[in-house]
Amino acid sequence: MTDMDATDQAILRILTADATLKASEVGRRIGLSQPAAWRRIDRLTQAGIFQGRRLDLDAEKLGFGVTVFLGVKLAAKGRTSLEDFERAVSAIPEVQTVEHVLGLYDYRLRVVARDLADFERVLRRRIMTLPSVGNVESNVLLSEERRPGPLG
Amino acid sequence: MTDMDATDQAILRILTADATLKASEVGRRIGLSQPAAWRRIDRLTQAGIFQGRRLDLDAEKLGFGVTVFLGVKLAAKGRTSLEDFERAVSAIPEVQTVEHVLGLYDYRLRVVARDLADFERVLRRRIMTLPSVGNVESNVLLSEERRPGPLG
DNA sequence: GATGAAAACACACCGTA
DNA sequence: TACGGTGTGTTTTCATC
Repeated sequence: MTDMDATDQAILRILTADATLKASEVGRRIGLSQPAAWRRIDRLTQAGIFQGRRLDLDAEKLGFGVTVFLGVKLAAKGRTSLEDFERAVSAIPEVQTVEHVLGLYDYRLRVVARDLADFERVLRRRIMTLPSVGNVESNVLLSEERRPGPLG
Repeated sequence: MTDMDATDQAILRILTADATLKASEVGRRIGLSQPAAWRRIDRLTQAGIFQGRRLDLDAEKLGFGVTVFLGVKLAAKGRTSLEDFERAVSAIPEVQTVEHVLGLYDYRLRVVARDLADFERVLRRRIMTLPSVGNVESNVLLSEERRPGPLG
């Protein structure tokens, strides 16, 4: 199941960078024929390695120039608090990601806004009014780099 | 450029959830013929709305059961400090994302590890030894939900 | 909506290590 | 036995009319 050789890892590296590539192109890049590459991709697919292929949007092109990470500490933490918080935060369109975490904060949110003035509106009227919300910390995104991560 | 109607937004919602869907299937879901859907997708593509299609891997299936978010505050912050830090952090395979941010922290890192013991190794031998690293805060990921975000 | 062209898939079969 | 190459039928998808 997790017996991946260097070729499989190369395939994952290629597909995590660009999932639109076809088996023939993947094969060409690693020196494999189309059927051989297809067989390997199929095997990885069967193994459930792939979680999904998502389309990444260019937030700036859509008019959202500001991305902010929020660390949220809840004031009260019962089971209902978590559920209420999650339900309420899911209704805020500006929230792109909701991460339930362990540590100094209880939740990390990725929020986009048109500009800083718009972000202030979201923060004051949407975030600070969430149920059970306690301390909130903001980090404005300057730049971001994604890497394939370890593959085996 | 940003003149998107509700139909375009529906298309973006569908494709951000599953980028493998073809024009015909997208059209079927929103009550549009295949060519009509294709033309709209093509127009959105030309507008540069799409940043890329990436394959998401199942980290657990690869043997990485632990995901941790690190907030890093640098001890010294000259131009060279930032560059040295970024170069060094890029050499750590366990780091999936490097975000340069403004606020209480200077960088946010998404790090995966096989388990908590493995994470401790990464933290002590890789992260804490980075150049200019000051305070480091860890948040262990429990669960994560991604949402389409605002589309217009 | 129909349709032709292009391409990508997916299998069979064989060779090799 | 496992893996790759070649060849090929079939399906899907694109893209125009």
